[in-house]
Amino acid sequence: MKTSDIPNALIDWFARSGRALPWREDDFPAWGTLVSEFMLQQTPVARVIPRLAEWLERWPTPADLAAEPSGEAVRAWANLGYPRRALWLHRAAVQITEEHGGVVPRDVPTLLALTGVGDYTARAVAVFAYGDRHPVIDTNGRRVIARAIHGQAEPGPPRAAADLADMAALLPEEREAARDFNVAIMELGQVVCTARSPRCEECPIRSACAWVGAGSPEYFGPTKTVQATYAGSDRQVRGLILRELRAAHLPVTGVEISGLWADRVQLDRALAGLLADGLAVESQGGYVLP
DNA sequence: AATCCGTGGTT
DNA sequence: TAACCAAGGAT
Repeated sequence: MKTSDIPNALIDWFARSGRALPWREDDFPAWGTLVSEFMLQQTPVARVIPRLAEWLERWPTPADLAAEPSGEAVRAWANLGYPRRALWLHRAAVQITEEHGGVVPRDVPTLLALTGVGDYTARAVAVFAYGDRHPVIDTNGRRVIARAIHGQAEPGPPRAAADLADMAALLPEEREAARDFNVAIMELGQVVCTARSPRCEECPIRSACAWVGAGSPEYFGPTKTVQATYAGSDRQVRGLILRELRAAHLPVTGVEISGLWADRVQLDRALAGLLADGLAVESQGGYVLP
């Protein structure tokens, strides 16, 4: 197999063994695609599936969500993590309702103007919801390209323009094939060409893989910045506070919050951060979701 | 441009 | 078990 055979080989493989995920169903609404992409930003597929179903049942359209306080979005976000995304999704729903007649935009630049929508999400919606032809590149696709094309074990830090150009160079001309390839390369990166212990024996493009061809050399190059230890971090403290606000339907008092964490300085910093981010607001001598 | 932002499963 | 990792985005 040659490099130029990779797109079709992945499309065929996906048709055979791609998983049936909710957002891959026929006639899945564009709003559902947008919500799923927000939820999938740094949160694994398995944890998103149940929350997405609840969300779309409660808020079937952007206008339904926009009509509620943003705190309800934060509450429904539950334990998906990075709750700012819930706030941003609510804001995007308001923008869609007020500026786009309640219809999820189709153009990439218009999508990019929505709060919380970046380069990946904008293209994902244009391609997966509307079937347009654009390269979509995420962490999975970057890893597949790093290995199969560049012969490197890891992709290194993201470089937006170069990553997009790599994907564009592989993208089939025809719309439907382009969409299918975009989905397939992400799926391969997620279930076969994984970050740790890739399953090369099962890989449909193994015979074209530059990395395998080079003997699967170790990665040497710029490394990603390591994620700070979670235990004891501000993130953990913010999470503890927000968990209380989500569970409560009355204001949470300062006394109740002070019982959540021993380090008063860190606790105050975390609470101030939540207030600054708009994830918490003062009300009646306590704190509530916005 | 480097850092910050949650949470829980996997190795 | 500690470290790694996850369909990123904003500042």
